[in-house]
Amino acid sequence: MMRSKAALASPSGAAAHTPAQTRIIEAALTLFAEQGIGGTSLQMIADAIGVTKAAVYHQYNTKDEIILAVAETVLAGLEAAVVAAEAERSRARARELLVGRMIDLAVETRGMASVLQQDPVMLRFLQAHAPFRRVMERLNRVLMGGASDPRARVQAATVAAAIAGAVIHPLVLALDDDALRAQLVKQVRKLLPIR
Amino acid sequence: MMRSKAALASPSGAAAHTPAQTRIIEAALTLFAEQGIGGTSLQMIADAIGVTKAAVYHQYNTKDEIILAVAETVLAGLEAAVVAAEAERSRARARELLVGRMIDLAVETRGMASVLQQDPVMLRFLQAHAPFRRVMERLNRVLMGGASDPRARVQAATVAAAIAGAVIHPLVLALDDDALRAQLVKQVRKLLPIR
DNA sequence: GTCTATAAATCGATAGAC
DNA sequence: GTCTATCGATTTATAGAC
Repeated sequence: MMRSKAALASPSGAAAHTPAQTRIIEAALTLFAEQGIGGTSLQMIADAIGVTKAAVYHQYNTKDEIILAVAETVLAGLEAAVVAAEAERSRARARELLVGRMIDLAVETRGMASVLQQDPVMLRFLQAHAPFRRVMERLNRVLMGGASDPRARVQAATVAAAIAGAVIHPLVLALDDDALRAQLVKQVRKLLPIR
Repeated sequence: MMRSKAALASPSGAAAHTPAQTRIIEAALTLFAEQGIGGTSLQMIADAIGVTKAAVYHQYNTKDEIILAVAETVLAGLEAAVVAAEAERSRARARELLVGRMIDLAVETRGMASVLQQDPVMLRFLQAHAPFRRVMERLNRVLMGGASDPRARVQAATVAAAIAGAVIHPLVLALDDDALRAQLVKQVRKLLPIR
């Protein structure tokens, strides 16, 4: 039997979306990546979908709710990766699995990861909302592999930044997804402890 | 004899600044890092300095001119590093010197590097203005060390992204500059070919 | 160099018809 | 679910006094 839509909601609180809501979230995420969150207006989102602002407001009452819905969507993929990683037997295997999934997600939707990790508006959002903060904390814990000293902190920060930032770098714009993923795996592997 | 102010202008076109212009640029850079370029208004910049919008407009006729001046300021430091690197005898030494300077600049003004490399508005600005684009191209050429294949591209992108992104990562927020710089040097060194 | 005052456009957001 | 129409606040930008 298929599970109900509600049962698919992620632990971090992602709600089920109507088709109209899905269109808004996808358009918003694209615009956030291209223009920044602060540089994206509701009019731009409405125009991208081909409706009026009022139609957008019927789905989400404020711009913050749209940012929230986008954050939930993007974090849902990451959270699934964290959950899978935490189920691994060793910390090394957990980190390896997580980093691999992070690379996949970043390459699949270039710009998505950078919105989540680097847009200043989103960074404040993640700090302000406890469920999001907890997901990021769990992700960071896996990345740091049990340690929390400066070395582990900078290593985890470097890995996360390298993945999110490399996929939007002008130098890799022309690379196809497979080539980018393959090279990115090699580079990021250098940052992780040798096994 | 001291050189005239004009002679200090960088090859990329950075102009001399009056004290009023310097205040605007510094306030703008801070706000760009905190709020994103798209999320920063001229009113915010004026408020941060303690003057009115009209006073800001007397120095720069449009918001784009302010962005331009900020880009020039930030790029001036990077360009000096590129020039110094290009004067080195070997490509390996050039890259080593450049990466070291990039880390220093990123740590000294955390968030500055991310504005330059990751804010979508700034990225479009760098592509649109040839002098800026040329500086970034020279920087990328040194980073890639003579090659331009996918491996070299992703490696350079990863190094640049790791530096710019790591310094604003929540995990390193509490680290002092010296600890951050020391660890960052170690991590980024892993990404470069072994000598 | 800075101010007050203002114009014109756009912003986030709401009311009410269909 | 989408529309037209509108509100008040804020935005970029200018004019003119000091």
